[in-house]
Amino acid sequence: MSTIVDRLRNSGIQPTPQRIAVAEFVLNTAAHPTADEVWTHVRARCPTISRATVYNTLNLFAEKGLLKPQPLREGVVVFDPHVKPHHHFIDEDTGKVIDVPWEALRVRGEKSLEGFEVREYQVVMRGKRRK
Amino acid sequence: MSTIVDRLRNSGIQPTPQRIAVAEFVLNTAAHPTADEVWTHVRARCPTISRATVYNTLNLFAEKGLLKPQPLREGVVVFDPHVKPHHHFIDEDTGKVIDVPWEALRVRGEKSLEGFEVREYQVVMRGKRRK
DNA sequence: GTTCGTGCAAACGGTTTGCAACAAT
DNA sequence: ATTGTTGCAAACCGTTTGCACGAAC
Repeated sequence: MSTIVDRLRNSGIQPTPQRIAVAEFVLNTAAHPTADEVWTHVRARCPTISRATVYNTLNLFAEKGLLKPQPLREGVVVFDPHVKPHHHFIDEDTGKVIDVPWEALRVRGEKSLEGFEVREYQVVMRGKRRK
Repeated sequence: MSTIVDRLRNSGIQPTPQRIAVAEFVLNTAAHPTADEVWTHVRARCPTISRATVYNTLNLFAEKGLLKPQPLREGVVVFDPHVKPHHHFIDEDTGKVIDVPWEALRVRGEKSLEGFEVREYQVVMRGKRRK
């Protein structure tokens, strides 16, 4: 089992207290938080951390491949620690973004698109959660 | 053949000169422009139009179903006059958004997702255009 | 004359940047 | 000493809003 500190070191990131605090939250959530939501959560444990540090840290994590920024909602970027291919469902009532496993859907035809070299793709669904 | 003015009237929109100018550009382009790109283009024909009017007009068109705002790029909304279901390809070099016909891809499994009522979906692809 | 649309400028929310202080090597 | 990291404030960019003027019914 690799600790958060190990994961940062393995990605070439110096594990400062601020970065560890951000990582502990954002790498272990499925909530697809925005940068400001990360800031709010992390301040509970690390009250002196600034917005700038949170933004810089999230961008650093994204550069190093620990996070994938997803432009799924209008006007904000959400951060997803689930970096392997998968799909997304967006709840129209709450705006919540929910992961859908890669194997849950099958897409055909993307390899035979003339003129396009598809490097990655995902299905983005919108609708309502059934209770 | 329905003119732009007819299309606006049919959607319950008063066809002012500014709205016609915006409509002539944005309803006839496949370029997926941002609001500011629309403003730049429209000012060539209608130099006194303000940013606010362009933003208000685009939002009005979207409300009336003439345009669909798409959160496909980070930090901006792009407007798509192609309102029927289709997919999108995003060129990683240029950032350009390109429509992919609905029939070009086949998706299976979205109806049998437990707990999700999928109202709409699209495949979002990223990669490079082949020359 | 009331309603609706426009233009301007200010405000706003999310994000980035410049910089000085600080920590680690 | 050098390099990297933080916090603060200011700047920035895309977008919305308040308001007064003007046009249309």
